[in-house]
Amino acid sequence: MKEGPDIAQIGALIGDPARANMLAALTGGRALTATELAGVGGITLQTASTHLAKLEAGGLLSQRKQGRHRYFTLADEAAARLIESMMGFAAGRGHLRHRPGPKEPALRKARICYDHLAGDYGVRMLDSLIASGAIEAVGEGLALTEKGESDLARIGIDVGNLRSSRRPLCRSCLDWSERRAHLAGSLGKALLASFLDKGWARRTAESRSITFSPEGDRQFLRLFPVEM
Amino acid sequence: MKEGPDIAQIGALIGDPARANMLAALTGGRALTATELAGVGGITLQTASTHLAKLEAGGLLSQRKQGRHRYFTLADEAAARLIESMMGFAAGRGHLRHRPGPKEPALRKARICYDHLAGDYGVRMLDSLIASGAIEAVGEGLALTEKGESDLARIGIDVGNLRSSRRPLCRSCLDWSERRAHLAGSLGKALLASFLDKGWARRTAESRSITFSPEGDRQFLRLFPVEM
DNA sequence: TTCATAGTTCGATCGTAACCGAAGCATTGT
DNA sequence: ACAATGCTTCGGTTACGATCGAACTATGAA
Repeated sequence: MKEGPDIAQIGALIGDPARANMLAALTGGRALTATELAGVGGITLQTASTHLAKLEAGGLLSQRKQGRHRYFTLADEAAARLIESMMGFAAGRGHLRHRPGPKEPALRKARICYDHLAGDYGVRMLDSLIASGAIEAVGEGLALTEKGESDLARIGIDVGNLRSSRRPLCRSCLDWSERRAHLAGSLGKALLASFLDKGWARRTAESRSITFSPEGDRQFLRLFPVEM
Repeated sequence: MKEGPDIAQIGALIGDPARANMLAALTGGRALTATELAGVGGITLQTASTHLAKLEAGGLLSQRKQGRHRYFTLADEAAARLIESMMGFAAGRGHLRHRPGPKEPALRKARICYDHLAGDYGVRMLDSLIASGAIEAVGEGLALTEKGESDLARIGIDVGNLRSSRRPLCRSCLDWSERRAHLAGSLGKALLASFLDKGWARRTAESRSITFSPEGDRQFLRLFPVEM
């Protein structure tokens, strides 16, 4: 009965609390150094180093050295989606790490999921794009319409440019806090990037959460209204 | 930095080889007793019992007792999809449990994935359904067309009946051996059930693989041709 | 009743892996 | 050249959990 892929290996990799914390932190999208990751894992640098080596060998992480720092990121989008899907499953079963803390609400409102917007705002954005006919939804699949392409051009997003990448334009990603889909893919990435670029929102220092400025908040809600 | 769901818990659950083997076996869809699962896990009954209790507490398994037996199955489709997605990731990284064995080819050709057809035949079936216009694909999403509904009625599948269930009709599921999508959802389940019912194929005793009879093989290939 | 099969619980053993201190490289800055 | 920072490797300790034997409960059969 030893058929098929070895899920125990990656399960064990994710199964250690220190490693899981590091992976969760990296879902925030920014590259972190070994020392920073040791911090989020609650362990010393030595221990973190061996953990990171294992995660890299297992194909979950990739590193690039820059000067005397070593920056770690999730290996690719597939790794990010695996972690996110595990979060979704865990959240659905009530496996939370503690009772909701002070930072929790901010995290539920808007956060980074690898490289796109998640949380209440992420779900709202996708809902609004579908309601306005910019994106067409079939089952779990998403496709940008012609109307969507021109709508997006108007707010400064060049879709033609995004198409050239091998990565899918639209992808739906299950949000673990909202339990509904939000927009991933290169378009999801581009939208978040534009919000940050416009100064509507910024990433918080040591967390996955995203904070909107009062002005940015207003613009965002105007751009992506909820239908009644 | 202790935000969000606890992925370490379920990671650790899947991370033990014995438990992972049991879960993989249960992906075959049929309910197995504790003794059988002890067998696939390569452990004694006592050990298996504690493992199964943990898996159930973690929300991955559910059991129903029947006489003096205790039948275990994956808790629900979400659990099945989590396992499958981990298999997909593991296979993509080359984390195999051994060099391809004798049973491997049969498994790659046709196997059960929770309750629907997977492997080469599963992928072929979906490809053919899309090519014939029975199913429309948008991104990762799948939708049955009117033509598809009448096509299916002709081979004895009542789609209206399936729609009444809360479960989605069409779902795409990533195949770990083919690395492409096959058809899941209640329609995927119904199709496999009809093949088994017609005697075209049958499940093998102790494995996830499915064997087609010569006649069933011919019928299947006629029904789901590959376009050139 | 008695026996057999299926499964759980307890207790003890044992192995592995997480962990950290200390020492060793590598890179940058002065 | 020297010091400081970032990270890795080595060695030894420790703790947790997987494992099984043995005893116990439950269901079914003779």
